Formats: sequence, structure tokens, C-alpha cells
Amino acid sequence: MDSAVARERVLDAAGTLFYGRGIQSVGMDEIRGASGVSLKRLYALFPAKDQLVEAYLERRDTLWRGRLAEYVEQRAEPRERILAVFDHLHRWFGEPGFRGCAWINAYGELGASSDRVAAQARAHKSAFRAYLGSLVADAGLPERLADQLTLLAEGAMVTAGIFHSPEPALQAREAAAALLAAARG
Amino acid sequence: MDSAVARERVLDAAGTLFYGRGIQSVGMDEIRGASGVSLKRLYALFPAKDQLVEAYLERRDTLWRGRLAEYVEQRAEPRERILAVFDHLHRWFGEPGFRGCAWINAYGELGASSDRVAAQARAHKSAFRAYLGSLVADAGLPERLADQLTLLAEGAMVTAGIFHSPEPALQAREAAAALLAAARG
DNA sequence: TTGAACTGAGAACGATCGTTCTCTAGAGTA
DNA sequence: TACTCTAGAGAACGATCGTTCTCAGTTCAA
Repeated sequence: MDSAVARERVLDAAGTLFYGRGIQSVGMDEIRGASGVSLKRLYALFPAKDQLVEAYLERRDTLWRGRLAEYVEQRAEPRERILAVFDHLHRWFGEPGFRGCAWINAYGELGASSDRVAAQARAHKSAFRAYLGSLVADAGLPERLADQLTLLAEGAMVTAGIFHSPEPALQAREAAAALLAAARG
Repeated sequence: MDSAVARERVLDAAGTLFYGRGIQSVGMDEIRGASGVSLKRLYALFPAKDQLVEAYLERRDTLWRGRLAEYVEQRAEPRERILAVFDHLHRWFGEPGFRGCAWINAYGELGASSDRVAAQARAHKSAFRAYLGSLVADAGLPERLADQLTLLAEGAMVTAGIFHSPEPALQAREAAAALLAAARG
């Protein structure tokens, strides 16, 4: 098996397991079993669990933000693009296996004991906030609105995760629309 | 030492340690050391770590919601009382040792593996949402607003926790005020 | 064909941690 | 004083888990 393929399989397995059950409750041996990659090879690719965790969060960040942007790009009108973020959240919340935001969960689990995990959570959230900022700027709206919309989105992620319900996305979208309307002046 | 006193000391120590470092990274022996209560006694009071975790979350729920209500009660005007929730968050976020919402963190850490923890997170968040609902009803505002304000508050807690900054409370307060103004009609 | 290098399976190691057990010292009582 | 009961200190136990090691099988070059 190609080394790149093995790496991919490990990251796939780790992604599913870490996200679905939490990082600390998944052992390296379980990742070996799920990926079909031997422990020896696994440790050759990722010399320690920390590094696999880091790679998991990094890859998920790329995928997650890529999917969001891909969805938003389908809309042309600037305000529609902002609301599309919440439509995307709604779609995501309804997916089978949804269990909240991976970075919020990882931060809750390891943020206090791992600077790397805490930094990755901050980086991901900063990137999300920056993306919303760009959408808000494109719509010619005040930057302060981006912070407010970010909070709505984060609140929706947390609440949808804890209650296993997609509804918070609709509530957040409605609030976002109200804030947009108010900002219109 | 009185049994009630020992229980209190254990809960104090567990509260500080669990909140500050996460539940799984704190061992029973460390709680013994911090509380000064022997392992034997500790296990007589809480037969398993799960039960101590449960007691920790339960007690914190009482204290946390009590403090919030106490702060809000100082205001008389219904809309002021709603905004006071965000002022209270701002005060909380600025406290030394603040590390986000204990239930969001506990859910991220153990929600997937412990039904009890997941249920306690849901119960706490439901109670918070219900409290906001009562404030919104007292102000004669539509119930839907309570959901939206809840999301702002949750988003502020998450963001303040990850970035160690009290500012999200101010942003959430501003958004809340805008939503209130828009709802005024 | 032979031997060297690599690989996978899984045993082994060492640390951590939840939980229980042992032993000892002291308090209370006849 | 002698006996019993309790409680604390901390050793011990058993499970889990990250990481490394062993060994047997396989590939591949000469």
C-alpha cells in the first residue's frame, strides 16, 4: 500500500472516530483496526498521537471551510451569501453522525492541557470569523455585524450539537436576517 | 471532620480542578490532595468518579444560575433585565480562571461516551433558555426572540472561552439590543 | 537460490488511573 | 489497662493505552 494511501486511510479513520467519540476515548489500536494500517506504519506516519490529532484538526479545517465556501459560492447576491452560511449550517446539523463543532469539542476536551489544540481551535474560529467578515464587507455592511453573525453561528453549532437538532440554524438565520435588515438602516 | 464539611471540600476541589483542567485529566488522587479528604472517605461520599462528576455539574448549575438571576434581579425594567444577562456574561468572562462554559466543555469531552453528562448539559442549557424565555415574556416580546438571544449568549460563551476574552459579551449585547429594537416593531 | 531488508501481527512494556485493600495509630469505652 | 472500632496514609491491583519490540513471513536484488 502506498504511503500516501495509508496516510489517507488513517486520517479517514481518525476523523470518524475522533469526531464521533471524542479524542481521548479513541485509542491508537482502534485507529489501526479501523484504518487497516499496522501500528508500525501508523507510528511511522505520525510519531505520536498528538501529531495525528493535529493532522486531524488541520485536515478537517480545510475540508469544513472548503465545503462552506463551496455552498456559499452558489449564491450571487451579497446578502443572500451571508444567509447561505446559516443554510449550510442547517444542512450540516442534519447530517447523520453530526455531533457539534469538532473544534469546540476538542477545545473542551484538550484546550486546557494542550496548547496546540487550543491554538488550532483559535485558528479555525478566526478563519471562520474572517470569512464572515469578507461576506459582510462584500455586502457593504459594517464590520461589527460580522462579529454578531459569528456569535449566532457559534451559538447554533453548540446548541445543535448538544440537542442533536438542526433547528438552531433556522433560529440563527432568522436573527441574522433581522440584524441585516436593521443594519440596512 | 464532619461528613457534610468533607463533602463540601471535595466538591470545591473537584469544581476548581474539573473546570480548570478538564474532567478526564484530573485524577481522584489529585482531588484527594486538593481537598484533604482521604481516598477512603472520598469513595464513601462518591462511590465512583462518575457520581462526583455528576454532583460537580449539578452543584455548578445551581450556583451558576443563581448568580445570573441574582444579577438580573437588580434591574427592574424588563428590557434592561434581558440586557443584564449579557452584562453578567461580560463580568463572568473577565473573571480569573474563566475557561468557557463548563457544560459545553464537559459535553465536548464526555458527551459522546456518557449519557448522564450529555443529559446534564441539555438540562442546563434548557434551563438557561427557559430563564431567558421568562425574561422575554415579561417584556411582552415574542418567544422566538428568546431562542435568538440564547444563541447569542451561547456563541459568546464559546468564543470568550476559546479566545480568553470578555469582548464577545459586548458584541452579543449589542446584537441583542438590535434584535430587541427590531422586535419593538 | 540465497540473503538482506522490509512489513504486519500482535505481544510486551511502562505509565497512568480508578478503585480496593492493608496496616497502623488513635479515640472511645468498660 | 485492654479491647474495639474508626479513619487515614498509602501500597496494591487491574484495566487501559501510548509506544516499542519481537518474530515470522515476504519481497527483491544479485
